[in-house]
Amino acid sequence: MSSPDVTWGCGGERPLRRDAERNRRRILEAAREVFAERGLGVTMDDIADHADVGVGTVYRRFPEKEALIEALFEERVEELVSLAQEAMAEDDPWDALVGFLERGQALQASNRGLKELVLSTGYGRERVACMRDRMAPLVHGLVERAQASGQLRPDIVGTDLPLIQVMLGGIVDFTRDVDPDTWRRMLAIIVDGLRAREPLTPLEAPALDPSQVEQAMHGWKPLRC
Amino acid sequence: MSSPDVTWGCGGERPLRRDAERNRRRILEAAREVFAERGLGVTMDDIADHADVGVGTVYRRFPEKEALIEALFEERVEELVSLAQEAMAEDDPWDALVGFLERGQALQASNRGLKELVLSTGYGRERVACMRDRMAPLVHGLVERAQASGQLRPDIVGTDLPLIQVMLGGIVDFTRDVDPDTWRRMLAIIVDGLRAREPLTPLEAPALDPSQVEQAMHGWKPLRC
DNA sequence: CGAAAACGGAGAGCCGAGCTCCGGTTCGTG
DNA sequence: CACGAACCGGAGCTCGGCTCTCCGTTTTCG
Repeated sequence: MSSPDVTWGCGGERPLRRDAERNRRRILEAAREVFAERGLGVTMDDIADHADVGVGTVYRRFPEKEALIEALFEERVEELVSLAQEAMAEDDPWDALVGFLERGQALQASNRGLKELVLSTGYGRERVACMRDRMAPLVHGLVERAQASGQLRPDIVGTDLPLIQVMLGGIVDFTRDVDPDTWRRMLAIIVDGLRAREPLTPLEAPALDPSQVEQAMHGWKPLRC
Repeated sequence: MSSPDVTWGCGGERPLRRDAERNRRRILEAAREVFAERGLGVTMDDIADHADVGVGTVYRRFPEKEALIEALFEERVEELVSLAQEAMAEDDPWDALVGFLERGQALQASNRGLKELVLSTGYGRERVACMRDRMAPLVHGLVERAQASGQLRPDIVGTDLPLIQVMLGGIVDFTRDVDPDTWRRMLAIIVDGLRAREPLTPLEAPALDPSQVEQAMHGWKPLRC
């Protein structure tokens, strides 16, 4: 909106001095790593240290964290959307759904920052909200197709999928430094619970509607943020 | 160990003055409510305000939060153990298991502080650790019985239950001020996923052993704590 | 009534995170 | 190579939030 050649160094106004440009790259790289490992809650000092650079340098280049985060996660967030698109392209509706759950979670498990960005609200809100709007119909489609083919239990609804992500996200956090793959175990259980077959334990509680999910994300602080 | 008649006012050394005793009760009551509603992260000021009492008074009675928490949650934590015991007494092994999951989660859903106490480590560690030691064999028994009766899938293990609690706990947090019953929906899915029936999605990741669960709880900070 | 006990809550001390500022360093141009 | 501009570094200031103390005031009770 008003930022200089700060976010896209490639074709900017006047090129940065060599050392400045070097540091800019370092910071971006460090931020990528640190966000992925430790989540969005890391301090600017953390990033600076990791980049072997002074805090001042970080602030000079990225006056606020928001910009840094947004620049970094754009691509990752897109990845999530295209995951859903690819899933819709899959032949078998059940495999599509399960594959989407599995790959989506794997993505989030590999990047703590991404997980926090997607599940919470408060950082890239604009971009993430818009991403969710694009996801919703795809997810809805995945669910409907799998139900039409008789493989997914009929009482499931699109908004249940984010909830499943939240559950698995919790497991990922919980078991992170003990066994980072335990979420797959839980996913397998959940997947079997999603199959259409008797007897079905009735889902006593009503499904959430999209606005409720939205609202839940607002009030939500996964760890620190 | 060295505390005065602070935690058990009933039969203590010399009785508190009337106003002091009244305030002590108020504080305990307020703490109970506030912990249940907002979790263990609340400040002493929060408690004092809620009790209509000055902070000083709270500190005079309960020099550290730990004591306050421990005094309050003793009973609640016992409740969890007896839940498992009652479950073991149930006739049908499957109903026992499912009922235990359901009631255990309901207890934690109704009391945010309890949930944090049980799932994390850092507050009543002594008491909670000992509680877990008592739970472990019971839970193990519940699992084995349900498997022996052919109702529970055979690849489940005792340590999977705490993980299920973690997942549901995440949902409880997430949906707290949107629809506090959504966790039941997810539980139903999970329960169906636990049934022994073909096809079973294989649990690719290995189960955690108890020490890993313990370790996971250590590194774990649900919200703030 | 008066001493002892208890109260209240302002504020001191602390901590962690965000951010600034300026003496020193590096660049690159004349 | 020399010099000004651009940039760096990181000590330290600010700020908000929390824990805990201290003492003038109030309450209890013999």
